[in-house]
Amino acid sequence: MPTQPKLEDVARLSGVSTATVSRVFNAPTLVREETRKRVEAAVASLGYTPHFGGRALASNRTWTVGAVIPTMENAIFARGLQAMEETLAEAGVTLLVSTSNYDCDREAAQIAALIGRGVDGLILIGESREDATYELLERRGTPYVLVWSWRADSPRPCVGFDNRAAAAAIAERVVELGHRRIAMIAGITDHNDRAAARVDGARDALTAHGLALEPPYLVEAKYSVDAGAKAARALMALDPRPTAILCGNDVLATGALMGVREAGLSVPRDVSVTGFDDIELARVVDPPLTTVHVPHRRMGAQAAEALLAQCAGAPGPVNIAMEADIIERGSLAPPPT
Amino acid sequence: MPTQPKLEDVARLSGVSTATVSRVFNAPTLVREETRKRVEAAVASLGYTPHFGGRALASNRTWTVGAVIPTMENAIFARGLQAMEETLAEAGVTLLVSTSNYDCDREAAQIAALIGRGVDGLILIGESREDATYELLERRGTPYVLVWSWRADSPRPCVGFDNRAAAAAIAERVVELGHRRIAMIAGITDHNDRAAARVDGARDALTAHGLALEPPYLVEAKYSVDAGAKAARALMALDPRPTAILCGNDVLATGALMGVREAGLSVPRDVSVTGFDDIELARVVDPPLTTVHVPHRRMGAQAAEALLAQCAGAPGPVNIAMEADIIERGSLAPPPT
DNA sequence: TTGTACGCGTTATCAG
DNA sequence: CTGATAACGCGTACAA
Repeated sequence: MPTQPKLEDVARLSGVSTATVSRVFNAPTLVREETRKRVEAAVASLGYTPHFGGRALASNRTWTVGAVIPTMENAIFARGLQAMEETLAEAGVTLLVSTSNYDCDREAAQIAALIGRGVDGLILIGESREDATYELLERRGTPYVLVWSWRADSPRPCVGFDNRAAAAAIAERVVELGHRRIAMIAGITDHNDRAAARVDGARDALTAHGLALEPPYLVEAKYSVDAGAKAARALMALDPRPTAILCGNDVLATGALMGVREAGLSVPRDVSVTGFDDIELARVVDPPLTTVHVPHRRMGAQAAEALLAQCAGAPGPVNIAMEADIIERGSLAPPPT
Repeated sequence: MPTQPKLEDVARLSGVSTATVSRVFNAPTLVREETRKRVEAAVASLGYTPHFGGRALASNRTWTVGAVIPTMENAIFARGLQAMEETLAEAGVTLLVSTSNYDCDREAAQIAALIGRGVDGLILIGESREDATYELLERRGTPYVLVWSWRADSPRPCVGFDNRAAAAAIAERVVELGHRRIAMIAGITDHNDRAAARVDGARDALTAHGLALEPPYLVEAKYSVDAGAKAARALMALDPRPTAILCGNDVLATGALMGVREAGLSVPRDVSVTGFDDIELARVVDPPLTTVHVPHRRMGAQAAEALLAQCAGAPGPVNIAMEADIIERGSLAPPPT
């Protein structure tokens, strides 16, 4: 079992001091070209890689940022994460991802674990979490950016879009087509500001037209296809039956499509369905979903850049809004006459 | 900006040495109960967390394992990863995930980066990669486990299923239903043993029945919905037209469904389609896909356990086969008469 | 432009 | 059961 070469080995082989070798990695411009070449040759021939722990200890940086997302099991966060990873990688920073399964306590634990690992910064989803968590971040001075939700007056660094306004816009469109009995299958709003904002937005639009959005026409469901299907079946059994179902995301909407079908009805002939997020799923189900397109990749990249800037000590608040547009597809049509 | 408390601060506050504090974390049984309580109180009151870098340096372990997967953008690897993460977390080990986008060189770079970060072990997808990569792993003595593919005679530690046999089984089933003109939309087989094994398996079954599987009835496509749709449109333009399309995974099959529909034909009335993997997508498209069910969660958990065992110095080769069964759904039917 | 020497926070060895 | 102390590998003042 050959032991790993260390800085000292490289130094000895190339006939310079360890300091110079270190500089070749961390400040190449300070080293004369010829010396650098020699060192690089030694590095290559030994297959040397810097020891992460030693580096972290000496520099007090880990070149790692953490992200805590609710889940990897659907595509909602995947694209954004991928973009973050790519942006960070360009800066030589590694992204460490963990998942909370939409569980508040678990998220707090994950955050603590990441901080314990010495991450240089954190990417968090949404803004609703315990004050204690934010206090921990402030106390440790760990930079962070909240993604996926945005408010103009948010006191915290955020990169996202206005969930409430987007939800209002799509609901408005549904009303505009002539629907009057409109139901909503929302995500679980407890501890989830995005889910809550989407309900609020939908209600904004409906009440502006004198329509209500209350149980049993408003139901919350876990973000899963099956939960969406079950909720839709229940809605289809109501009297009077809604002619449109707004869904908290595309996964729920996909379930709703199935639930409506199971009830022997047809989308959009008997009932319209809308989604939210515009993940790939929205395009491939039948009929494809009218939904709110979220620019996941750009949002992820922006968030990563903002976090890098924070880590680099950039001053000033971060508050970046992305656009979220309605994409019309086959799942939305005027109500049956 | 309050500085982080260190081991020494805890030691001072609780009136013991740093060694004892360290033991409270790493070998609690060696410390007298009363002393331990005192230390734990100090830890709590200071909000102390061990410094990751210092720890990694002194112990030469990072309690981190890495995984390099092709992509997070579809659900193929998500479930398995989640299971791995959970299993590892129980052992106090963190999973560091990076993605290669099905690019061989990029995968090699990611592996090198993870090793550089001092991961204690690696989880890799499939077995086809450069010898140099395996040599690097052997040289550094980094334990690893290959997941998602399996051969009885694999010389490397692997936890997976027999892609070839599973593909043969589903192809066999298609033949059994009476299909004779059978096409396949495979994944890119270059540098991808799973994709290649699936083609080989399908061909095994077809040739056993005197049927061929060759271009233009055999095409390769990137694992994306659009590529699948495009390939299917091309197949639908062939004369004679195939009556069944075997797909390399569920994403391609979803695309195939769309492509067939765009060609003005119906699944399964005119053409049958089969998938592979049984991700959630397979259940929600219309018609739902007949596919090969892969026990992703169990596979991930087993792989994680095997890797932990390797890290703990368990001897003996790892070679664990999972079952993969055919799930019949609406996308497969007898050929039109 | 390069080298010397110290410190980063923890674990591990060994003696008590 | 506990304490003193030497590593662990690297970055960086400071000196040359």
